[in-house]
Amino acid sequence: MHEKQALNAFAALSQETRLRIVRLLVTAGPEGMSAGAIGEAMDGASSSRMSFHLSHLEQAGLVESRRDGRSIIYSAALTTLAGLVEFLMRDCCQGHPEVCNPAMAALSSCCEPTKGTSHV
Amino acid sequence: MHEKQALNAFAALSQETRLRIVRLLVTAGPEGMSAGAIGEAMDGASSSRMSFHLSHLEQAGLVESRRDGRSIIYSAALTTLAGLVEFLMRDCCQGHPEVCNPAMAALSSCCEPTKGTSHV
DNA sequence: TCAATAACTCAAGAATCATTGAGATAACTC
DNA sequence: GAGTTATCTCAATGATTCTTGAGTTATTGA
Repeated sequence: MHEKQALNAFAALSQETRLRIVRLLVTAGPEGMSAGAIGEAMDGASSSRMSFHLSHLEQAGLVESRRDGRSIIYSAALTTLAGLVEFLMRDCCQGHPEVCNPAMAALSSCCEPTKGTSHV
Repeated sequence: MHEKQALNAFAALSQETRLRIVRLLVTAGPEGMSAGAIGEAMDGASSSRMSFHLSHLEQAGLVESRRDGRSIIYSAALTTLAGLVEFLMRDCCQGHPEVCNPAMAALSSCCEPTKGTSHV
């Protein structure tokens, strides 16, 4: 993750509709959701508006898309999300884990990190 | 962490100078740095520009400030940063940790989360 | 108290971004 | 092929944001 990628990702996440889309797709899991289904979940946003935001998110690497018949299916790019966090928190404790342990423990609320499985 | 706070935080992080400030303060640790020292690290940015960005970051809850003589010392608000990540990744695996373990493991690169120490 | 230092506030101009609506492209069904 | 559905593209408009420069407030030391 480079600074420019991180800036793009944060800019993408700083817009209400886009942040909601990402969170929706994070909970939707690897199967993802079609653009139309996402649009309906966003108070019935117009298709051009959805397209604008989805392409913005894809450009930022936060979501991935694949075509399925007439629909385009979007899913969250978890490795980018993780890379973003790693970029932000890099060197957060400088060898003094007690400084950021409380913060890091909060991240365990969803998953139990497993050592040795990451190649990010 | 509520949606509006998260949007403010991401907006704050989506600007080059502000992102650099946050990362600088994350590595600086709890002691923090004076506004002037931060400004010098930002290619000698003008004081009004620093003030604009620092107050933006403080508004977003990403940094904290305290006065020390003539200087104002800023430090990173790690609990807000952690809350932001937690907000973004909430329900990321829906009971299937294998989905997001690779992502979460990346976050362990700095610190080893310790169970039972968090009150976030 | 006066001068110097550190940082903040304010207003104006330039740049960037989101929404809308009309139209285009791609894929499926009959 | 014709019609329908799903999504994308483009241009215009209105809103928001960043930078600059001048001026202000707070703190320290002589």
